Amino acid sequence: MRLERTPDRPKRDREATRRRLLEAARDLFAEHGYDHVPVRAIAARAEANVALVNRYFGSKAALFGEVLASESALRRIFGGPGEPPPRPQELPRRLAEHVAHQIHGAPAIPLLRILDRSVGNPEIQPIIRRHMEQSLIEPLAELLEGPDARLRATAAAAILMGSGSVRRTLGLSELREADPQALTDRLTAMFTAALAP
Amino acid sequence: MRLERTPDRPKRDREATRRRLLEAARDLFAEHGYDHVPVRAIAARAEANVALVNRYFGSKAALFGEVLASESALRRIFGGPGEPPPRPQELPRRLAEHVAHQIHGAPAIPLLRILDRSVGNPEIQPIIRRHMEQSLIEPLAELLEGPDARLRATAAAAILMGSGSVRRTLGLSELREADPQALTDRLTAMFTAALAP
DNA sequence: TGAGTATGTATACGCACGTTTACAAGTCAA
DNA sequence: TTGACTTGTAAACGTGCGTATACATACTCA
Repeated sequence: MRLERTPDRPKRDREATRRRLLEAARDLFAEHGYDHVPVRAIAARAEANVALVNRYFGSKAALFGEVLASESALRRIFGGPGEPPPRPQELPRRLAEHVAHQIHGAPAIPLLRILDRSVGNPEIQPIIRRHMEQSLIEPLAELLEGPDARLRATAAAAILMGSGSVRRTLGLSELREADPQALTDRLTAMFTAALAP
Repeated sequence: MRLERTPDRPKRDREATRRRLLEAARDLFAEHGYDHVPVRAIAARAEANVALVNRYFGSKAALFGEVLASESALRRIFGGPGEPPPRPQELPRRLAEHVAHQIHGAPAIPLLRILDRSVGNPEIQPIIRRHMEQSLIEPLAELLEGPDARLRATAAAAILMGSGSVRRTLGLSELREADPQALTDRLTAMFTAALAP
């Protein structure tokens, strides 16, 4: 992450520094979870000074909130706003493929990784709760037809979160040996059960 | 937790103190997760001195390992060793009822709570991994018939873990309003999909 | 009973953390 | 160019933590 010095990019650039801090925080939170990322590590990765975290964001918890606010989980699963929204019957397979691909090495959605790695901390629980609802449950529920849309979306979210935890702890050895197609099929069935009207 | 003074119970009792520390640690870890339980809180709850944690267990992480070793998740779901093991087709409903009951206020299995609250910490990840396999995946896989027993058990474990996280963060407001029977049915379908041969 | 051991206590060490403060250096308008 | 403002830096503060040490008290048994 080199910082080129150009006439258009002054040596001191509040917005650029803010953005570097935000991206560094996002990456580190996704990798280690809120509790296990010191603000000094964020600053070091962003090549910025520690004090700027508090100056620009107020606190570590507030920075965490801004990171979540800048991420939307479903947009990354289902493509940008240009694409048409997937039909409800496509949802289970799309979600299953995302989980299966993660297990086999595809990069994960930062928001989901951040969430399933940081749920333990009571201090940021309200922040996590709000963004889980706004970025995961509600958009997913809007894609569903029929009653109990939020409940069904929540059930699917439980599978997403649990898959993250299991993948990280039991991890690669166990799940990667499984036949990828069989794994995707099983996950599809699980999401189908979670999302069914 | 009063300590009665009897001739048989000397005022100083290594085993009793050890047991009190273990139980206090189990309860606090289940409530707050490994990271957010200071050893001083464990000692206070056990009415013991902080130094005894390290004297009797070596370290906080080792104490955590002993807590996990003293808990078996499935035994608590499926009764003691006296009862006959449940048939495979009963498993989804039994697991679903456990999750649903937790949501509606029933006391949770400490091991599951400890796990889904502590998965974020890399220091104790090998400990968590070992006990998740030994106390959850393997016993569950042994109850299953057909191929891929461990993979199917792992899929069910993902639902269990994810339900814990979702219940704690999104929590009570959302899920408790749901019809208990409908919730149990949906969870049963999800576990069925996870465990199906 | 009294020495030796087991158990419990009080306290401090050393460190990492989030945050704050005081200051330096760059930027830009007048 | 100068002076006010913005951005960045260095260093410290205060706190809480896991752990270690030195000591006190209770127990055991020759």
